[in-house]
Amino acid sequence: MASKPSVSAHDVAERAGVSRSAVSRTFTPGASVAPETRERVLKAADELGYHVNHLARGLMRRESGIVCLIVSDAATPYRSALLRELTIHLQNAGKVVMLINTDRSDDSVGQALRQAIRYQADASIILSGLPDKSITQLCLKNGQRLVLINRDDDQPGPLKINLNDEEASSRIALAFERAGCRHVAFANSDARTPSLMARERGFSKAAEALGLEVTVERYGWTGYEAGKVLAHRLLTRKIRPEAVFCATDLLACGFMDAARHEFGLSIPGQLCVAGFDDIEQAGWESYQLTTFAQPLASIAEAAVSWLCSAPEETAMSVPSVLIEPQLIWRKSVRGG
Amino acid sequence: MASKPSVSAHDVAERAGVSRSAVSRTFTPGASVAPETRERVLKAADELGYHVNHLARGLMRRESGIVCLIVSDAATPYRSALLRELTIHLQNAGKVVMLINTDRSDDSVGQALRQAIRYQADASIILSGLPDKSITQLCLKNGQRLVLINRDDDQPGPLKINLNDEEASSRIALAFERAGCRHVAFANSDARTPSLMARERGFSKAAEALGLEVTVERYGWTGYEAGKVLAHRLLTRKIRPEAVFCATDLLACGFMDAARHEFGLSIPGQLCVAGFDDIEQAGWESYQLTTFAQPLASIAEAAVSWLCSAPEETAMSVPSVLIEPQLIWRKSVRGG
DNA sequence: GTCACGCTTGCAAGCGTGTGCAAAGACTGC
DNA sequence: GCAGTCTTTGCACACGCTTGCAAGCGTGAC
Repeated sequence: MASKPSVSAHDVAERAGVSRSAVSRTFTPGASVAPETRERVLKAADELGYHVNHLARGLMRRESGIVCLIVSDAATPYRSALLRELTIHLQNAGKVVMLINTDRSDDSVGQALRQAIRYQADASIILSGLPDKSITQLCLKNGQRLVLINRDDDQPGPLKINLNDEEASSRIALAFERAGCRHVAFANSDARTPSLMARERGFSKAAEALGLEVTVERYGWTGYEAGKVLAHRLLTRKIRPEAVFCATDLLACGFMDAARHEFGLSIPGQLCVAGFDDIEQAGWESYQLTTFAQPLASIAEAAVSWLCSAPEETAMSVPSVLIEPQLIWRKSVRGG
Repeated sequence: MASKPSVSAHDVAERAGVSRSAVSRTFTPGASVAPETRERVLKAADELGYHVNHLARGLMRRESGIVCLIVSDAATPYRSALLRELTIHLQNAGKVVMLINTDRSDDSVGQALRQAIRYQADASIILSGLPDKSITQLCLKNGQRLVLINRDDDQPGPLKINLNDEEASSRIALAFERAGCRHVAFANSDARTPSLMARERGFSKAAEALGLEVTVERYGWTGYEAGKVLAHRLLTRKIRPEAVFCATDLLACGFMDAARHEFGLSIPGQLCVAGFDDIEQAGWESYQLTTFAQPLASIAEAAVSWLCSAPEETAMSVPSVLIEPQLIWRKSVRGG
């Protein structure tokens, strides 16, 4: 196959009998071009199979139309759902997404951002890792906009989208108390992500305020297997908790499976379980997990509309959005 | 923030006291540049925070380093796992991935490919939709390489990676027969994807050859809910099948949940169930599903190494790879 | 001393586009 | 018919980079 079949605006101009500028203007919304020439150009372009070269356009406009999505654990139910939502919203806004995975090394987020800069990305959305100050500034210094989701960074510049984890978690404590549970527990991973810690804090404080006995356990990576381990640790205690709030639905699924199949407990009869995220599996018949739904569409909406707004607007807007999770009552907690 | 903080090779050259070419060559592997100048350039580049502009580089080299991933149902466990694997492999190969979602309209794959062409993508990998001939050719005509995964297109040009669905499915028929089942069923979605149909075909043929009674049911979108509906349809028949092969793990999860919680059946005691894909949930305690694992790493490996090989090599190579799924025995089928 | 050779380096010509500027043309109102 | 206004168009430069070409330089062999 020929490696240089590329037809440029010059070719189209020649065929349509106009100047190259006319071609350029035809494909530039809002440019001044006569309807007749426009049509001639479009016809010639179609016949030749012409496509505007966005690399060159990006070079001129100093705006590539590229938005980087920097993500780890992309195959996880919650992350993949958020990823999908963001991708669709960005596409609808005429942006194109560049996906960067940061599962591997420690500096992988830095590497990713450097890559983003090389491609002149207009913006980056970070769903992973703890971007430290230097990295964030590297990004801003190169003229990118930055969105941090559930990252709780306190520097000015990036848009910060956060869930009201703490308040939501306190509502679960109340629900446990109403279900008649005295000994409750929080099952967390050992990732110590800001949002995970906020959930732990919110739940513990509220439970203690209600006079409940609360124990906290942390273990491993935020996934199904860790949930099973946490179940072993918590359910073999002298005083077994009657209700457990898992920091994540994935943890909750592992926890429930271990509780049922290895400890023979009935849920919610002998044990109440709640989770966070409302991943698809939370609604499956085997779990029917009471949990908090993250309004993914709202999150994506907020991120994209900020990215696409005019510079002067974003300079004025409050660079922080707080989103309320929605409690989904199913059958893993008594009452409701 | 300044929107034009971009430092170009010219600036670096000036600071290092060399020509622009020297800077360019410093960042071009294999170019002729004296160690001493190289070092001076690197120092200056670091001080100024210089990054090569890949848009401009792509413009000159006629090779952008961009690979498009065109995908639908990206939030599905199987798809997101494959997506992750591909992304990581591509990154390791020095490529950058552009993600395009095609959940929406009918022509969305066409739109996606057009977008890919505009950004001069070196290649596209299609995990979704039925790309018809015109679209495929559009892609090749513009000098892109194309990889089709589980798409079974028969034109020359693209690399086709397929699973040996038919042969694998026949092994499940045998397993059911050995488990002592006489009436078996195949639960499929109504998507009629080539690979889904191949599984149906392989299973049916093999089951009939073994003298089993086989019924096929198809319904809806390939997801959990469809699995539940399929269970209702198949388990309310006069002669209830003793074993069901679901075209997909997601279908199988829905099927198992309905079979257990709505029909009170024990698995594998009263009903054998098998699936395909080996999604993470298949290994969860609640399912323990016997299924076929897709060697995702091998798939990604094959795709990426073909994409990165020299043109003359790919012209000679057989543009088709057949991959053997691996049977994972768990507890949803008797025997094993 | 000379010549050939190899390694570096600067020059300049592109790559495909957007856009300011000025000129040309069309049209209106008088 | 003419001045004034508005629309359309082409020219030419800029964007940041790569790379062929030829010149410069140092080295070693004869």
